[in-house]
Amino acid sequence: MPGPDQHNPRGEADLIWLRPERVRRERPSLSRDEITRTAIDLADRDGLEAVSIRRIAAALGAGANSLYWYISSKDDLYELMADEVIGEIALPDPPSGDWRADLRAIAHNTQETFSRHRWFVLLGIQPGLGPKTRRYGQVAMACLDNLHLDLNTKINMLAALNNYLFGFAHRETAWADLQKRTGLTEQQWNDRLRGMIDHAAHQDTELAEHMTARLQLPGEEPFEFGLTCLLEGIAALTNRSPTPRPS
Amino acid sequence: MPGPDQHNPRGEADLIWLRPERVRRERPSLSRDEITRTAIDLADRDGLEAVSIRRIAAALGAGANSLYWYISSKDDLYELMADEVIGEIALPDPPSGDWRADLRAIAHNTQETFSRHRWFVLLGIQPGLGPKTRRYGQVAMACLDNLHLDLNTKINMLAALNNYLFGFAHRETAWADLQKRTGLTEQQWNDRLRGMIDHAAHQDTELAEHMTARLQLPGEEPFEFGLTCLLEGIAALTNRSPTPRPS
DNA sequence: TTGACAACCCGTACATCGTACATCTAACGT
DNA sequence: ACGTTAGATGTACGATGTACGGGTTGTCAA
Repeated sequence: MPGPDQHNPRGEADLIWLRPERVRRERPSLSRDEITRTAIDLADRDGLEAVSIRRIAAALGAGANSLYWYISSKDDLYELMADEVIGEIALPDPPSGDWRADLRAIAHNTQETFSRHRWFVLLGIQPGLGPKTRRYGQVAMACLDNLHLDLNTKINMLAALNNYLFGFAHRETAWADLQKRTGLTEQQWNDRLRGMIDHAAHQDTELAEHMTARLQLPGEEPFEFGLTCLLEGIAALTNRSPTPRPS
Repeated sequence: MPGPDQHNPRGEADLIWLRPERVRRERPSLSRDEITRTAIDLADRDGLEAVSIRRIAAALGAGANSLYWYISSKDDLYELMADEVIGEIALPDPPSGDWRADLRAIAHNTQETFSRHRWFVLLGIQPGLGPKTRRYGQVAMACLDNLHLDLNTKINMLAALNNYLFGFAHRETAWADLQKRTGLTEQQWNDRLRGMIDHAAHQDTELAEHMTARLQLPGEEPFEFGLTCLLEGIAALTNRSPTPRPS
Protein backbone atom coordinates (compact mmCIF):
# COMPACT_ATOMS: atom_id res chain seq x y z
CA MET A 1 0.00 0.00 0.00
CA PRO A 2 2.09 2.85 -1.26
CA GLY A 3 1.02 5.79 0.78
CA PRO A 4 -2.37 7.36 1.35
CA ASP A 5 -2.60 9.15 -1.99
CA GLN A 6 -4.74 12.24 -2.18
CA HIS A 7 -7.06 9.94 -4.03
CA ASN A 8 -9.25 12.51 -5.60
CA PRO A 9 -7.49 15.42 -7.16
CA ARG A 10 -10.55 16.72 -8.98
CA GLY A 11 -12.80 16.47 -5.98
CA GLU A 12 -15.12 14.02 -7.67
CA ALA A 13 -17.15 11.78 -5.42
CA ASP A 14 -16.04 8.60 -7.02
CA LEU A 15 -18.53 5.95 -6.00
CA ILE A 16 -18.63 2.85 -8.05
CA TRP A 17 -22.39 3.00 -8.32
CA LEU A 18 -22.21 6.24 -10.15
CA ARG A 19 -19.93 4.83 -12.81
CA PRO A 20 -21.45 2.61 -15.46
CA GLU A 21 -19.93 -0.79 -15.93
CA ARG A 22 -17.72 -0.70 -18.93
CA VAL A 23 -19.65 -1.77 -21.93
CA ARG A 24 -19.04 -5.27 -23.06
CA ARG A 25 -17.75 -5.21 -26.56
CA GLU A 26 -16.49 -8.52 -27.70
CA ARG A 27 -13.26 -9.48 -26.18
CA PRO A 28 -13.74 -9.03 -22.50
CA SER A 29 -13.45 -12.26 -20.64
CA LEU A 30 -14.15 -10.80 -17.23
CA SER A 31 -17.03 -8.90 -15.74
CA ARG A 32 -17.87 -7.26 -12.45
CA ASP A 33 -20.22 -10.10 -11.75
CA GLU A 34 -17.67 -12.86 -12.18
CA ILE A 35 -15.14 -10.96 -10.13
CA THR A 36 -17.62 -10.37 -7.35
CA ARG A 37 -18.80 -13.96 -7.21
CA THR A 38 -15.27 -15.28 -7.19
CA ALA A 39 -14.36 -12.93 -4.39
CA ILE A 40 -17.37 -14.03 -2.38
CA ASP A 41 -16.56 -17.69 -2.88
CA LEU A 42 -13.03 -17.08 -1.76
CA ALA A 43 -14.19 -15.24 1.33
CA ASP A 44 -16.70 -17.93 2.20
CA ARG A 45 -14.15 -20.67 1.92
CA ASP A 46 -11.02 -19.11 3.31
CA GLY A 47 -12.05 -15.96 5.12
CA LEU A 48 -11.93 -12.34 4.18
CA GLU A 49 -8.19 -12.04 4.52
CA ALA A 50 -7.84 -14.63 1.77
CA VAL A 51 -9.49 -12.29 -0.66
CA SER A 52 -6.68 -10.71 -2.61
CA ILE A 53 -6.68 -9.25 -6.06
CA ARG A 54 -4.09 -11.73 -7.19
CA ARG A 55 -5.95 -14.72 -5.88
CA ILE A 56 -9.18 -13.68 -7.53
CA ALA A 57 -7.36 -13.14 -10.77
CA ALA A 58 -5.71 -16.53 -10.49
CA ALA A 59 -9.03 -18.21 -9.78
CA LEU A 60 -10.37 -16.59 -12.92
CA GLY A 61 -7.36 -17.62 -14.93
CA ALA A 62 -6.52 -14.00 -15.55
CA GLY A 63 -3.40 -11.95 -15.13
CA ALA A 64 -2.62 -10.38 -11.82
CA ASN A 65 -3.74 -6.86 -12.54
CA SER A 66 -6.47 -7.42 -15.07
CA LEU A 67 -9.16 -6.75 -12.52
CA TYR A 68 -8.22 -3.15 -12.29
CA TRP A 69 -9.96 -2.57 -15.53
CA TYR A 70 -13.30 -3.40 -13.94
CA ILE A 71 -12.86 -2.10 -10.46
CA SER A 72 -10.77 0.82 -9.47
CA SER A 73 -9.68 -0.32 -6.05
CA LYS A 74 -10.19 -3.05 -3.56
CA ASP A 75 -12.69 -0.93 -1.73
CA ASP A 76 -14.76 -0.95 -4.87
CA LEU A 77 -14.67 -4.69 -4.80
CA TYR A 78 -15.87 -4.67 -1.21
CA GLU A 79 -18.79 -2.51 -2.21
CA LEU A 80 -19.73 -4.93 -4.94
CA MET A 81 -19.46 -7.88 -2.60
CA ALA A 82 -21.66 -6.16 -0.06
CA ASP A 83 -24.38 -5.42 -2.55
CA GLU A 84 -24.29 -8.97 -3.81
CA VAL A 85 -24.71 -10.37 -0.31
CA ILE A 86 -27.64 -8.06 0.37
CA GLY A 87 -29.14 -9.37 -2.82
CA GLU A 88 -29.14 -12.88 -1.41
CA ILE A 89 -31.54 -11.98 1.35
CA ALA A 90 -34.99 -13.36 0.69
CA LEU A 91 -37.63 -10.65 0.91
CA PRO A 92 -41.38 -10.72 1.45
CA ASP A 93 -42.25 -9.17 -1.87
CA PRO A 94 -44.94 -8.02 -1.91
CA PRO A 95 -45.29 -7.58 1.84
CA SER A 96 -48.06 -9.52 3.52
CA GLY A 97 -49.53 -6.49 5.20
CA ASP A 98 -48.60 -7.66 8.69
CA TRP A 99 -45.64 -5.42 9.32
CA ARG A 100 -44.47 -7.31 12.35
CA ALA A 101 -44.39 -10.65 10.58
CA ASP A 102 -42.75 -9.10 7.56
CA LEU A 103 -40.00 -7.39 9.51
CA ARG A 104 -39.45 -10.54 11.47
CA ALA A 105 -39.06 -12.51 8.28
CA ILE A 106 -36.63 -9.98 6.87
CA ALA A 107 -34.66 -10.09 10.09
CA HIS A 108 -34.40 -13.85 10.04
CA ASN A 109 -33.43 -14.00 6.41
CA THR A 110 -30.87 -11.29 6.92
CA GLN A 111 -29.37 -13.10 9.84
CA GLU A 112 -29.31 -16.31 7.87
CA THR A 113 -27.56 -14.67 4.95
CA PHE A 114 -25.07 -12.91 7.18
CA SER A 115 -24.16 -16.16 8.82
CA ARG A 116 -23.48 -17.73 5.44
CA HIS A 117 -21.08 -14.85 4.78
CA ARG A 118 -19.65 -14.05 8.13
CA TRP A 119 -17.01 -11.77 6.68
CA PHE A 120 -19.71 -9.33 5.65
CA VAL A 121 -19.62 -7.22 8.78
CA LEU A 122 -15.87 -6.92 8.56
CA LEU A 123 -15.95 -5.14 5.24
CA GLY A 124 -16.17 -1.89 7.15
CA ILE A 125 -18.57 -0.78 4.49
CA GLN A 126 -22.07 0.40 4.82
CA PRO A 127 -24.02 -1.20 2.05
CA GLY A 128 -24.46 1.77 -0.14
CA LEU A 129 -26.33 2.61 -3.23
CA GLY A 130 -26.07 -0.63 -5.15
CA PRO A 131 -29.19 -1.93 -6.86
CA LYS A 132 -29.69 -4.93 -4.58
CA THR A 133 -29.34 -2.78 -1.50
CA ARG A 134 -31.82 -0.31 -2.83
CA ARG A 135 -34.32 -3.06 -3.45
CA TYR A 136 -33.83 -4.27 0.10
CA GLY A 137 -34.55 -0.82 1.43
CA GLN A 138 -37.51 -0.42 -0.82
CA VAL A 139 -39.19 -3.64 0.29
CA ALA A 140 -38.48 -2.98 3.95
CA MET A 141 -40.06 0.42 3.54
CA ALA A 142 -43.10 -1.08 1.90
CA CYS A 143 -43.62 -3.36 4.88
CA LEU A 144 -44.42 -0.31 6.96
CA ASP A 145 -46.72 1.22 4.39
CA ASN A 146 -50.08 0.66 5.98
CA LEU A 147 -48.89 2.06 9.26
CA HIS A 148 -49.04 5.48 7.60
CA LEU A 149 -46.07 6.93 9.36
CA ASP A 150 -43.95 9.78 8.17
CA LEU A 151 -40.83 8.95 6.19
CA ASN A 152 -38.53 9.92 8.98
CA THR A 153 -40.04 7.55 11.50
CA LYS A 154 -40.00 4.66 9.09
CA ILE A 155 -36.36 5.24 8.34
CA ASN A 156 -35.55 5.32 12.02
CA MET A 157 -37.36 2.06 12.60
CA LEU A 158 -35.58 0.21 9.86
CA ALA A 159 -32.28 1.69 10.92
CA ALA A 160 -32.80 0.41 14.44
CA LEU A 161 -33.57 -3.04 13.16
CA ASN A 162 -30.59 -3.07 10.85
CA ASN A 163 -28.32 -1.86 13.58
CA TYR A 164 -29.39 -4.77 15.71
CA LEU A 165 -28.84 -7.23 12.88
CA PHE A 166 -25.38 -5.86 12.18
CA GLY A 167 -24.45 -6.00 15.80
CA PHE A 168 -25.61 -9.55 16.20
CA ALA A 169 -23.80 -10.65 13.07
CA HIS A 170 -20.70 -8.91 14.27
CA ARG A 171 -20.76 -10.84 17.48
CA GLU A 172 -21.23 -14.15 15.73
CA THR A 173 -18.43 -13.42 13.33
CA ALA A 174 -16.10 -12.40 16.09
CA TRP A 175 -16.78 -15.59 17.99
CA ALA A 176 -16.21 -17.73 14.97
CA ASP A 177 -12.96 -15.94 14.22
CA LEU A 178 -11.77 -16.32 17.75
CA GLN A 179 -12.37 -20.03 17.55
CA LYS A 180 -10.65 -20.28 14.20
CA ARG A 181 -7.71 -18.34 15.49
CA THR A 182 -7.07 -20.98 18.11
CA GLY A 183 -6.91 -23.57 15.36
CA LEU A 184 -9.30 -25.88 17.14
CA THR A 185 -12.42 -27.49 15.83
CA GLU A 186 -15.68 -26.21 17.18
CA GLN A 187 -15.99 -29.29 19.35
CA GLN A 188 -12.51 -28.98 20.80
CA TRP A 189 -13.06 -25.28 21.31
CA ASN A 190 -16.29 -25.72 23.22
CA ASP A 191 -14.79 -28.43 25.36
CA ARG A 192 -11.85 -26.27 26.14
CA LEU A 193 -14.01 -23.31 27.00
CA ARG A 194 -16.05 -25.40 29.38
CA GLY A 195 -12.85 -26.62 30.89
CA MET A 196 -11.57 -23.11 31.30
CA ILE A 197 -14.79 -22.06 32.95
CA ASP A 198 -14.75 -24.97 35.34
CA HIS A 199 -11.19 -24.23 36.17
CA ALA A 200 -11.85 -20.54 36.63
CA ALA A 201 -14.83 -21.25 38.83
CA HIS A 202 -12.51 -22.53 41.53
CA GLN A 203 -10.56 -19.35 41.95
CA ASP A 204 -12.70 -16.65 40.42
CA THR A 205 -16.41 -17.21 40.34
CA GLU A 206 -17.04 -13.83 38.83
CA LEU A 207 -14.82 -14.59 35.88
CA ALA A 208 -16.49 -17.93 35.44
CA GLU A 209 -19.91 -16.36 35.34
CA HIS A 210 -18.71 -13.78 32.91
CA MET A 211 -17.34 -16.45 30.61
CA THR A 212 -20.52 -18.44 30.84
CA ALA A 213 -22.44 -15.37 29.84
CA ARG A 214 -20.29 -14.73 26.82
CA LEU A 215 -20.35 -18.34 25.81
CA GLN A 216 -24.04 -18.42 25.14
CA LEU A 217 -24.36 -15.12 23.39
CA PRO A 218 -24.49 -16.19 19.79
CA GLY A 219 -27.31 -18.51 18.99
CA GLU A 220 -30.96 -18.71 18.17
CA GLU A 221 -32.46 -17.75 21.49
CA PRO A 222 -30.64 -14.49 22.19
CA PHE A 223 -31.30 -13.41 18.62
CA GLU A 224 -35.00 -14.01 19.02
CA PHE A 225 -35.05 -12.28 22.35
CA GLY A 226 -33.49 -9.08 21.08
CA LEU A 227 -35.55 -9.10 17.95
CA THR A 228 -38.74 -9.39 19.95
CA CYS A 229 -37.65 -6.57 22.22
CA LEU A 230 -37.11 -4.33 19.26
CA LEU A 231 -40.35 -5.11 17.47
CA GLU A 232 -42.27 -4.82 20.72
CA GLY A 233 -40.67 -1.46 21.32
CA ILE A 234 -41.45 -0.28 17.85
CA ALA A 235 -45.04 -1.31 18.25
CA ALA A 236 -45.25 0.54 21.54
CA LEU A 237 -43.85 3.70 20.03
CA THR A 238 -46.19 3.67 17.08
CA ASN A 239 -49.25 3.22 19.22
CA ARG A 240 -48.44 6.19 21.29
CA SER A 241 -48.17 9.25 19.15
CA PRO A 242 -47.19 10.07 15.59
CA THR A 243 -43.90 11.59 16.66
CA PRO A 244 -42.57 9.69 19.65
CA ARG A 245 -40.20 11.52 21.84
CA PRO A 246 -37.56 9.82 23.95
CA SER A 247 -38.34 10.30 27.59
CA MET B 1 1.57 -12.95 6.11
CA PRO B 2 3.28 -16.23 5.44
CA GLY B 3 0.53 -18.77 5.26
CA PRO B 4 -2.23 -19.68 7.66
CA ASP B 5 0.00 -21.62 10.09
CA GLN B 6 -1.65 -24.30 12.14
CA HIS B 7 -1.11 -21.78 14.88
CA ASN B 8 -1.51 -24.06 17.81
CA PRO B 9 0.26 -27.39 17.59
CA ARG B 10 -0.31 -28.30 21.19
CA GLY B 11 -3.98 -27.46 21.11
CA GLU B 12 -3.69 -24.82 23.78
CA ALA B 13 -6.34 -22.13 23.78
CA ASP B 14 -3.89 -19.30 23.71
CA LEU B 15 -5.75 -16.21 24.80
CA ILE B 16 -3.70 -13.31 25.88
CA TRP B 17 -5.77 -12.87 29.01
CA LEU B 18 -4.71 -16.24 30.30
CA ARG B 19 -1.04 -15.41 30.09
CA PRO B 20 0.45 -13.20 32.73
CA GLU B 21 2.28 -10.14 31.57
CA ARG B 22 5.97 -10.80 31.67
CA VAL B 23 7.35 -9.67 34.96
CA ARG B 24 9.13 -6.41 34.90
CA ARG B 25 12.70 -6.90 35.91
CA GLU B 26 14.73 -3.82 35.45
CA ARG B 27 15.64 -3.13 31.94
CA PRO B 28 12.37 -3.32 30.08
CA SER B 29 11.51 -0.07 28.39
CA LEU B 30 8.27 -1.22 26.91
CA SER B 31 5.04 -2.50 28.37
CA ARG B 32 1.74 -3.77 27.11
CA ASP B 33 0.19 -0.55 28.27
CA GLU B 34 2.46 1.72 26.33
CA ILE B 35 2.10 -0.40 23.24
CA THR B 36 -1.65 -0.39 23.49
CA ARG B 37 -1.91 3.34 24.03
CA THR B 38 0.41 4.06 21.15
CA ALA B 39 -1.59 1.80 18.88
CA ILE B 40 -4.81 3.51 19.89
CA ASP B 41 -3.37 6.94 19.28
CA LEU B 42 -2.20 5.84 15.86
CA ALA B 43 -5.59 4.43 15.00
CA ASP B 44 -7.37 7.55 16.20
CA ARG B 45 -5.19 9.82 14.15
CA ASP B 46 -4.61 7.87 10.96
CA GLY B 47 -7.13 5.07 10.92
CA LEU B 48 -6.90 1.43 11.72
CA GLU B 49 -4.94 0.55 8.62
CA ALA B 50 -2.18 2.84 9.80
CA VAL B 51 -1.63 0.64 12.83
CA SER B 52 1.33 -1.51 12.00
CA ILE B 53 3.80 -3.19 14.27
CA ARG B 54 6.62 -1.26 12.72
CA ARG B 55 4.95 2.09 13.10
CA ILE B 56 4.11 1.48 16.72
CA ALA B 57 7.66 0.46 17.38
CA ALA B 58 8.95 3.53 15.62
CA ALA B 59 6.65 5.77 17.63
CA LEU B 60 8.04 4.18 20.78
CA GLY B 61 11.58 4.61 19.60
CA ALA B 62 12.04 0.87 19.63
CA GLY B 63 13.30 -1.62 17.13
CA ALA B 64 10.96 -3.06 14.60
CA ASN B 65 10.28 -6.37 16.20
CA SER B 66 10.70 -5.58 19.85
CA LEU B 67 6.99 -5.65 20.44
CA TYR B 68 6.83 -9.35 19.87
CA TRP B 69 8.21 -9.85 23.27
CA TYR B 70 5.08 -8.43 24.82
CA ILE B 71 2.43 -9.54 22.40
CA SER B 72 2.47 -12.68 20.38
CA SER B 73 0.63 -11.49 17.33
CA LYS B 74 -1.20 -8.55 15.94
CA ASP B 75 -4.48 -10.11 16.94
CA ASP B 76 -3.29 -9.98 20.51
CA LEU B 77 -2.72 -6.30 20.08
CA TYR B 78 -6.25 -5.87 18.78
CA GLU B 79 -7.57 -7.60 21.85
CA LEU B 80 -5.65 -5.24 24.09
CA MET B 81 -6.86 -2.23 22.17
CA ALA B 82 -10.44 -3.39 22.45
CA ASP B 83 -10.24 -3.86 26.18
CA GLU B 84 -8.68 -0.48 26.59
CA VAL B 85 -11.44 1.22 24.64
CA ILE B 86 -14.10 -0.54 26.67
CA GLY B 87 -12.31 0.75 29.72
CA GLU B 88 -12.88 4.32 28.59
CA ILE B 89 -16.63 4.00 28.81
CA ALA B 90 -17.99 5.84 31.80
CA LEU B 91 -20.18 3.61 33.94
CA PRO B 92 -22.86 4.31 36.54
CA ASP B 93 -21.04 2.67 39.38
CA PRO B 94 -22.81 1.96 41.60
CA PRO B 95 -26.03 1.84 39.58
CA SER B 96 -28.70 4.30 40.54
CA GLY B 97 -31.36 1.66 40.90
CA ASP B 98 -33.36 2.91 37.93
CA TRP B 99 -32.38 0.30 35.41
CA ARG B 100 -33.75 2.20 32.47
CA ALA B 101 -31.83 5.34 33.23
CA ASP B 102 -28.71 3.34 33.95
CA LEU B 103 -28.83 1.38 30.72
CA ARG B 104 -29.55 4.56 28.83
CA ALA B 105 -26.51 6.18 30.35
CA ILE B 106 -24.35 3.21 29.52
CA ALA B 107 -25.63 3.25 25.98
CA HIS B 108 -24.86 6.90 25.52
CA ASN B 109 -21.42 6.63 26.99
CA THR B 110 -20.68 3.60 24.89
CA GLN B 111 -21.79 5.36 21.76
CA GLU B 112 -19.73 8.37 22.69
CA THR B 113 -16.63 6.28 23.26
CA PHE B 114 -17.12 4.31 20.07
CA SER B 115 -17.35 7.48 18.08
CA ARG B 116 -14.07 8.66 19.53
CA HIS B 117 -12.52 5.41 18.30
CA ARG B 118 -14.40 4.64 15.16
CA TRP B 119 -12.02 1.86 14.18
CA PHE B 120 -13.21 -0.19 17.12
CA VAL B 121 -15.95 -2.04 15.28
CA LEU B 122 -13.55 -2.93 12.51
CA LEU B 123 -11.30 -4.93 14.78
CA GLY B 124 -13.41 -7.96 14.01
CA ILE B 125 -12.94 -8.90 17.60
CA GLN B 126 -15.49 -9.53 20.23
CA PRO B 127 -14.31 -7.81 23.34
CA GLY B 128 -13.26 -10.78 25.28
CA LEU B 129 -12.15 -11.52 28.76
CA GLY B 130 -10.01 -8.52 29.47
CA PRO B 131 -10.35 -6.86 32.88
CA LYS B 132 -11.98 -3.67 31.62
CA THR B 133 -14.49 -5.63 29.59
CA ARG B 134 -15.34 -7.76 32.56
CA ARG B 135 -15.94 -4.71 34.66
CA TYR B 136 -18.22 -3.33 31.98
CA GLY B 137 -20.24 -6.52 31.98
CA GLN B 138 -20.33 -6.59 35.73
CA VAL B 139 -21.72 -3.09 36.09
CA ALA B 140 -24.24 -3.61 33.32
CA MET B 141 -25.39 -6.74 35.07
CA ALA B 142 -25.72 -4.90 38.35
CA CYS B 143 -28.01 -2.36 36.74
CA LEU B 144 -30.58 -5.09 36.32
CA ASP B 145 -30.20 -6.43 39.80
CA ASN B 146 -33.37 -5.23 41.40
CA LEU B 147 -35.43 -6.59 38.54
CA HIS B 148 -34.75 -10.03 39.97
CA LEU B 149 -34.58 -11.81 36.67
CA ASP B 150 -32.81 -15.04 35.97
CA LEU B 151 -29.26 -14.83 34.69
CA ASN B 152 -30.18 -15.93 31.23
CA THR B 153 -32.72 -13.19 30.68
CA LYS B 154 -30.36 -10.53 31.93
CA ILE B 155 -27.67 -11.72 29.57
CA ASN B 156 -30.06 -11.64 26.66
CA MET B 157 -31.10 -8.11 27.48
CA LEU B 158 -27.61 -6.78 27.65
CA ALA B 159 -26.67 -8.65 24.53
CA ALA B 160 -29.55 -7.06 22.65
CA LEU B 161 -28.47 -3.65 23.79
CA ASN B 162 -24.86 -4.25 22.89
CA ASN B 163 -25.79 -5.59 19.50
CA TYR B 164 -27.66 -2.39 18.82
CA LEU B 165 -24.74 -0.28 19.94
CA PHE B 166 -22.31 -2.21 17.79
CA GLY B 167 -24.56 -1.96 14.79
CA PHE B 168 -25.01 1.76 15.19
CA ALA B 169 -21.32 2.33 15.62
CA HIS B 170 -20.64 0.22 12.58
CA ARG B 171 -22.89 2.38 10.50
CA GLU B 172 -21.28 5.56 11.70
CA THR B 173 -17.83 4.23 11.05
CA ALA B 174 -18.74 3.06 7.60
CA TRP B 175 -20.14 6.44 6.72
CA ALA B 176 -17.10 8.24 7.97
CA ASP B 177 -14.82 5.91 6.05
CA LEU B 178 -16.80 6.36 2.90
CA GLN B 179 -16.43 10.06 3.21
CA LYS B 180 -12.75 9.80 3.90
CA ARG B 181 -12.28 7.52 0.94
CA THR B 182 -13.54 10.20 -1.37
CA GLY B 183 -10.91 12.52 0.02
CA LEU B 184 -13.36 15.32 0.61
CA THR B 185 -13.95 17.31 3.73
CA GLU B 186 -17.16 16.69 5.56
CA GLN B 187 -18.54 19.91 4.22
CA GLN B 188 -17.66 19.15 0.61
CA TRP B 189 -18.96 15.64 1.02
CA ASN B 190 -22.32 16.74 2.33
CA ASP B 191 -22.67 19.34 -0.38
CA ARG B 192 -21.83 16.80 -2.98
CA LEU B 193 -24.31 14.31 -1.60
CA ARG B 194 -27.05 16.89 -1.64
CA GLY B 195 -26.11 17.71 -5.16
CA MET B 196 -26.21 14.08 -6.16
CA ILE B 197 -29.61 13.68 -4.58
CA ASP B 198 -30.99 16.72 -6.34
CA HIS B 199 -29.57 15.50 -9.57
CA ALA B 200 -30.90 12.01 -9.05
CA ALA B 201 -34.33 13.33 -8.17
CA HIS B 202 -34.81 14.42 -11.75
CA GLN B 203 -34.44 11.03 -13.29
CA ASP B 204 -34.96 8.61 -10.46
CA THR B 205 -37.05 9.75 -7.57
CA GLU B 206 -36.81 6.41 -5.87
CA LEU B 207 -33.04 6.59 -5.82
CA ALA B 208 -33.21 10.11 -4.50
CA GLU B 209 -35.47 9.06 -1.66
CA HIS B 210 -33.20 6.15 -0.88
CA MET B 211 -30.18 8.40 -0.71
CA THR B 212 -32.02 10.85 1.48
CA ALA B 213 -32.86 8.05 3.83
CA ARG B 214 -29.28 6.86 4.07
CA LEU B 215 -27.99 10.35 4.47
CA GLN B 216 -29.67 10.93 7.77
CA LEU B 217 -28.99 7.58 9.34
CA PRO B 218 -26.09 8.41 11.59
CA GLY B 219 -26.83 11.06 14.11
CA GLU B 220 -28.36 11.75 17.44
CA GLU B 221 -32.02 11.30 16.65
CA PRO B 222 -31.96 7.85 15.03
CA PHE B 223 -29.74 6.63 17.84
CA GLU B 224 -32.19 7.83 20.43
CA PHE B 225 -35.11 6.38 18.55
CA GLY B 226 -33.68 2.88 18.35
CA LEU B 227 -32.47 2.99 21.91
CA THR B 228 -35.92 3.93 23.13
CA CYS B 229 -37.46 1.14 21.08
CA LEU B 230 -35.17 -1.37 22.67
CA LEU B 231 -35.61 -0.23 26.24
CA GLU B 232 -39.34 0.01 25.76
CA GLY B 233 -39.38 -3.50 24.38
CA ILE B 234 -37.30 -4.81 27.24
CA ALA B 235 -39.64 -3.20 29.70
CA ALA B 236 -42.60 -4.75 27.97
CA LEU B 237 -41.06 -8.18 28.06
CA THR B 238 -40.30 -8.03 31.73
CA ASN B 239 -43.63 -6.41 32.56
CA ARG B 240 -41.76 -5.00 35.45
CA SER B 241 -41.71 -1.23 35.49
CA PRO B 242 -44.81 -1.09 33.32
CA THR B 243 -45.13 1.61 30.72
CA PRO B 244 -48.13 3.52 32.04
CA ARG B 245 -49.77 4.39 28.79
CA PRO B 246 -53.02 3.12 27.46
CA SER B 247 -52.93 4.08 23.82
C1' DT C 1 -7.46 -1.72 -47.19
C1' DT C 2 -5.38 0.93 -44.03
C1' DG C 3 -4.48 3.35 -40.05
C1' DA C 4 -5.85 5.39 -35.68
C1' DC C 5 -7.84 4.78 -31.50
C1' DA C 6 -9.94 2.69 -27.92
C1' DA C 7 -10.75 -1.37 -24.95
C1' DC C 8 -8.65 -4.74 -22.60
C1' DC C 9 -4.91 -7.37 -20.53
C1' DC C 10 -0.67 -8.25 -18.27
C1' DG C 11 4.39 -8.01 -16.41
C1' DT C 12 7.20 -5.48 -13.70
C1' DA C 13 8.18 -2.69 -9.85
C1' DC C 14 7.69 -0.57 -5.35
C1' DA C 15 6.51 0.25 -0.77
C1' DT C 16 4.65 -2.01 2.87
C1' DC C 17 3.01 -5.58 5.76
C1' DG C 18 3.24 -9.60 9.62
C1' DT C 19 6.30 -12.45 11.64
C1' DA C 20 9.90 -16.49 11.93
C1' DC C 21 14.47 -16.81 13.21
C1' DA C 22 19.07 -16.04 14.76
C1' DT C 23 21.64 -13.05 17.34
C1' DC C 24 23.13 -9.57 20.45
C1' DT C 25 23.30 -7.35 25.27
C1' DA C 26 22.77 -6.94 29.95
C1' DA C 27 20.96 -8.42 34.23
C1' DC C 28 20.17 -12.33 37.12
C1' DG C 29 20.80 -16.79 40.05
C1' DT C 30 24.20 -19.59 41.77
C1' DA D 1 32.89 -16.10 37.93
C1' DC D 2 29.87 -17.92 34.79
C1' DG D 3 26.08 -19.81 32.63
C1' DT D 4 21.10 -18.66 31.99
C1' DT D 5 17.71 -16.02 30.60
C1' DA D 6 14.85 -11.68 29.72
C1' DG D 7 14.71 -8.17 26.58
C1' DA D 8 15.67 -5.94 22.10
C1' DT D 9 17.15 -5.99 17.47
C1' DG D 10 18.30 -7.03 12.36
C1' DT D 11 17.59 -9.69 8.61
C1' DA D 12 14.78 -12.24 5.64
C1' DC D 13 10.62 -14.27 3.47
C1' DG D 14 6.36 -14.43 1.46
C1' DA D 15 2.66 -11.75 0.90
C1' DT D 16 -0.24 -7.61 -0.29
C1' DG D 17 -2.38 -3.29 -3.08
C1' DT D 18 -1.67 -0.79 -6.90
C1' DA D 19 0.96 2.68 -10.21
C1' DC D 20 2.73 2.43 -14.62
C1' DG D 21 3.83 1.40 -19.15
C1' DG D 22 3.55 -1.46 -22.78
C1' DG D 23 1.22 -5.11 -25.23
C1' DT D 24 -2.81 -7.07 -27.95
C1' DT D 25 -6.99 -7.07 -30.04
C1' DG D 26 -11.24 -5.22 -31.84
C1' DT D 27 -13.90 -1.17 -34.04
C1' DC D 28 -14.58 2.38 -37.10
C1' DA D 29 -13.45 6.36 -40.19
C1' DA D 30 -11.22 7.37 -44.31
